[in-house]
Amino acid sequence: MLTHIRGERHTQDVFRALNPHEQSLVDGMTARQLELPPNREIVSAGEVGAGLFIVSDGWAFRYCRIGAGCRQIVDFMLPGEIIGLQAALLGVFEHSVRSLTPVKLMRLEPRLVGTAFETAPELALRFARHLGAEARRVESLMTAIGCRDALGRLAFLALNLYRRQGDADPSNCPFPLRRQHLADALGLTGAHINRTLNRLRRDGIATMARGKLAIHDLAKLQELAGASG
Amino acid sequence: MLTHIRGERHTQDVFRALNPHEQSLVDGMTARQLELPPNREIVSAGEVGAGLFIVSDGWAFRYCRIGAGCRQIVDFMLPGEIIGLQAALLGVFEHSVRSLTPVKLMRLEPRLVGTAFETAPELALRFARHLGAEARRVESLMTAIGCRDALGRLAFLALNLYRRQGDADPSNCPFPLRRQHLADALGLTGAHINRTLNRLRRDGIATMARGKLAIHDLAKLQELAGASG
DNA sequence: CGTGGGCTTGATAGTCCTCAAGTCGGGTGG
DNA sequence: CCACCCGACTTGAGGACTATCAAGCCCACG
Repeated sequence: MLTHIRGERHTQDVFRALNPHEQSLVDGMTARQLELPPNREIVSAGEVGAGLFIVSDGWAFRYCRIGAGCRQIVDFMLPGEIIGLQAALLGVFEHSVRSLTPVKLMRLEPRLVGTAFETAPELALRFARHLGAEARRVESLMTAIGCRDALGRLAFLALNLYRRQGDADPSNCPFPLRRQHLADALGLTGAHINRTLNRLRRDGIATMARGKLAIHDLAKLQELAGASG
Repeated sequence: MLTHIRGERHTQDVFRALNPHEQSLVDGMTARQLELPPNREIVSAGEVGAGLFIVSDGWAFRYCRIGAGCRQIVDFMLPGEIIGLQAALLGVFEHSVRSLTPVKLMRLEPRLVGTAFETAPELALRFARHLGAEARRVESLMTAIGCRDALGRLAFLALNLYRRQGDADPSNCPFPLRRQHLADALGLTGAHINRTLNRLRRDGIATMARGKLAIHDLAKLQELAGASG
């Protein structure tokens, strides 16, 4: 049953207000719930038909490796968002997914996606929109990495993750990323992230520490992040 | 009629081998063909319901601006690929699209996408897969930018654009990017692109000049680009 | 209390950018 | 046909930004 996670605070819940047929389809394809501690691999690049999940609580992130040393975090997944949509459509995972905080996941059968396209067009459309929204986020992060310096990139990411939480308190917003996550998401090193965070704090713009983001000067943060964010 | 562009060399043609209903749907939503010279804006960021195109000949690219100075090229579009799928699903263009070479485009009515989800599930699925493949390309480019130095990024892009052309001659492969396109796609400056190209050529790995890519040492190029490619 | 991982900081080096001048090539007008 | 012109490309010198490496710190945990 996926029913009981509906109604929670999910910005763009794909499974909200389904019609009866869609609902029974989803319920029939829901395998089970699972919980994971932080920093656990949920799916690994290269897996085939591995899984389709919806994040019901906690944060995850997906990333790509290139060669050995370095990983690029491509996107973060917040509650209500889907893991494995791309792979359900294309067959293989090209990226890995890992829990950032403790997470609760609902596992769905990957063929739900194909079935939705056959018999539940509304639901299929939601999947497609979800995929599009995800792609859009990646592109905007990529633009930040390609165009801005460390300060701008950090401002961009902070602002985006703040906004994605809808109802969060700007002065005490959940922000469970560690230095290394910031570094891997922004194409920088942990050491430089640290220096740049100091600057953001010293200039009275924002503070990221101990799992919380505090925005002290939203206007300035937006300016640093670029008009885009 | 879209029929006459089927059968050309299109790696992943979304409109190949449609069933009669899908075919009539597509034909009914095909507005007209248009041709553009290089470096013309096809759609601009911010447009709503602007357009859906299929590239029938030539190359285009899409890019995001952030603030004023800098643009990030996010992906290239080759013949057979679709422009505006994301926007058709989400309503607004977040990116701009511009012709790289002279292009021929077929303009389609954007509501073809929504209609496909309602009445032509096979076609809708193809759209979704196309979107997924596009997202995957963006993510791999982003990983290259975030993880590799200038030499690795150039190798990565050269290799990818070579592979996307399927039947191209490795020693004389179409490659219509100018220095500035490479720079904007890879998060570097034109000057540095130039120095790095010199190094690639001097080391006998590859040459990009006058619209052509020549790969002299494929193994080394792959190694530079990372195992990912 | 010891241990380990993440965080912090400094010194140093390398990559890449900026700016500016010069070259080349293709298109235009005389 | 030639001179001119403009944009793209090229190259160099200097400087900004970021990486690398290493050491010390702090806190959570066993």
